[in-house]
Amino acid sequence: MAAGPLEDHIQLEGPLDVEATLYSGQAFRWRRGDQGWHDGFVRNHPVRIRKENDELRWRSARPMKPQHMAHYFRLDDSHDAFLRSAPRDPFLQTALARFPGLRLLRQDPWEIFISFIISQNSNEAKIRRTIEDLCRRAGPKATFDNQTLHAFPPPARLAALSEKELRATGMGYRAPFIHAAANLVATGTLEPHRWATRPYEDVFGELLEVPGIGEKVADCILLYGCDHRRAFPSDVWVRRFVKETYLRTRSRTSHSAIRDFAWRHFGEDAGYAQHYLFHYRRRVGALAASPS
DNA sequence: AGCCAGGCTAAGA
DNA sequence: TCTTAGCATGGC
Repeated sequence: MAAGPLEDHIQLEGPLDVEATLYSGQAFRWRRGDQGWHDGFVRNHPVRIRKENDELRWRSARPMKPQHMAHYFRLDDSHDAFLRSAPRDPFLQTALARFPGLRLLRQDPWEIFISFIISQNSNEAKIRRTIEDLCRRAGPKATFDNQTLHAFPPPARLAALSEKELRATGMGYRAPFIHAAANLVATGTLEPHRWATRPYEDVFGELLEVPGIGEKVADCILLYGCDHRRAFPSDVWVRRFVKETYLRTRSRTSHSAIRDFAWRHFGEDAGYAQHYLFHYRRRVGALAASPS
């Protein structure tokens, strides 16, 4: 019989909306459990978390340092700095007021790299199923609370799967993309752990060379996995919103034109703003300008 | 049942 | 350089 799970907590000082943060389309492995608990992985170790009053509390099989949890949830001043310095855009203000505790997570670049290649032209439910199946097939086992879970597979394990095995997860035509991408990392051609400290434009250009990665997915990887907060993923809705609201055009607009506008209008944290706009639209509906 | 999904690639203007 | 068909699969 294994020992009971370890438990620890952090005293929260800024707003944290766990529900919005974990289920806003930036992470795909969290699940809602009983009594307000959420089951998932941090630093690729199983963990169960819950907010209790103004504390973030968690249980894990292995010790999980508060500093690591704080890093994952961005419980440092970069979130508050964004709230303070966010541009006085009336639409962004609407989203900020509704979800003040929505945070950009700091996730593992390798996992985000693979996850967002899978995400193309798919939907969240399907993406989650595919990633879970991938972990079940190739991820290292981890025991937590008498359950056998599977962590996200490391590059070598994923690279060892054949395209046929990859297709069995339901990822369809993306299988050769994932196969090639995993090999690029497994052989050291790509180094995800360096992407956060390299210039945004350099990594963006490098990612575009990878089959299956275009501008939108590249920006998702940079924003959600590499802490490059100016990366501005424009899915069909964000794109339409920017075109109709700000650019006032119906003609086709290039991704780079959208990004250029976003940087001028939203500044260095454009990607942070994007995440609020995106989440608000999915949870609440069309954005209206805030009345002040 | 049929359209759509946090798009991308390749081919053809 | 810009536009468009085709793409695997499953959710809704």
